[in-house]
Amino acid sequence: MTIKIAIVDDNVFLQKAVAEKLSFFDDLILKITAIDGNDIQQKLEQNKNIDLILMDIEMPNCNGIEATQIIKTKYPQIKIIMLTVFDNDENIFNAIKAGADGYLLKEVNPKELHQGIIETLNGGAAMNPSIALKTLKLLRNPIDFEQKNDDEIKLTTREIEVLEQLSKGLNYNLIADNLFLSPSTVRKHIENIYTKLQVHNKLEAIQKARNNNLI
Amino acid sequence: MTIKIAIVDDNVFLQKAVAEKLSFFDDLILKITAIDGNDIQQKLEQNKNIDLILMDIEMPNCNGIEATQIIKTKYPQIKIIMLTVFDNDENIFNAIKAGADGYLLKEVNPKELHQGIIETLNGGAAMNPSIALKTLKLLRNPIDFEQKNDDEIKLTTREIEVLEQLSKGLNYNLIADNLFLSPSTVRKHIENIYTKLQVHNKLEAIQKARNNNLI
DNA sequence: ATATAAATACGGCATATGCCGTATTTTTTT
DNA sequence: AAAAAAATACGGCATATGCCGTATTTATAT
Repeated sequence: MTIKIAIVDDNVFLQKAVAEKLSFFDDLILKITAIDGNDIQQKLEQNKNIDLILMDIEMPNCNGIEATQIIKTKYPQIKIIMLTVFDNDENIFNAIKAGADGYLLKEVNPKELHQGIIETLNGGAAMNPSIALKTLKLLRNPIDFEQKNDDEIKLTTREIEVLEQLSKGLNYNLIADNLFLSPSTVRKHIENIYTKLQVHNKLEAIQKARNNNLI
Repeated sequence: MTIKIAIVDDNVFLQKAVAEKLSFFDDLILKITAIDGNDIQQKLEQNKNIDLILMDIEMPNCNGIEATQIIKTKYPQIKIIMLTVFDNDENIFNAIKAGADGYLLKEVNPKELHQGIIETLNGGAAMNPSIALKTLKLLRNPIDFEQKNDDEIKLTTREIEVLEQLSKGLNYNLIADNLFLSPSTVRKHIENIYTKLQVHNKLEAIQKARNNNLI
């Protein structure tokens, strides 16, 4: 089965250079080209039937890190390899944190690129298969490295207590029981929490709360 | 308001020694004494209205680490301070991992113990308030340190794909959409996942999967 | 080749969840 | 003392979730 690829790069020449590298292999088919993060998102909404994205980092409007973050949340099944000229630590860390499945330099030769794509789709990572993947997993959750609270979200003490219980997988009734509250009250607290965090279900609330060190 | 305390220790003499330390302070009231992990669990089922547990580690039947793990999942609002004679790394790490809110040595004097209890209930940690709490939070999620898979849980490739999507907070329909499946199929996969992991909702599934490095 | 496992898919049912509005009491701030 | 914020609580409604049974088609092993 052929592998459906997308390329995201603001430089059309480099875009073509990458496309040419792909053209050597007939198990790869270039389905989408986009010039920035917004562009690829729009095109994915038209056609999400993509296996893997080769993503540049430095781009106007919506850069590769932001785009990766968003796409990985919305379409977790799509693999993303960062393809960039720079390999500075900050970019790598941020890319990994955003959920990238690999990180290659633009100077990569066609064969290595092909290899990296295959490996990634087989559940490895582009750069050193199994071991590299472990690194990603370790670095993913971790110990937020100096991320700042965007908008200073404030939850009340009670709300945090409720959220903590929620994060253990307890349902509304058990939480009410534990905190000696009526289930109605628990539900109202959770409703307020969702509004404050701008989320719409348990999981998102917990994730956002963790990211902001609220729990 | 008085603080409701439980003591868990298999040595009745040490139990009484701790109780005496508490007796100096009339904002503390000893509500429960138990001689091991099972005992305290039973007694909590009778009366969960407890603010904080002072927990020994070395105990027959169900030790303090196991008990902490279970109690912290079932009653996240109850604070637990480990009170033990040993302070070896393994115990400390395991206790933290199990969810302990603090760690004190039995030789602690009454005033320090009281202080530690108050600090813990105010959202700090018994041993060095704010900084110590951060340490706990950092060490909690982390990079599983050499934990073994208990029973070798096996999920199929498809099941893992579904679980990954689930862990992003997507609902059944979105997952079906992303994987080009019928919602019915997604639901069936999730049903099977729950059975294999022996859990009963999204959150538990994700947590268990993470603990076993399945996702 | 032929059992076994995996992937696909439907229907039904009870409960949980997410969202809306409203309202009272308590606590905290100004 | 007055105003604002937090905590408590109910009812209703649409949808999502969890659980059950069943069934067919594809892969994967033995």
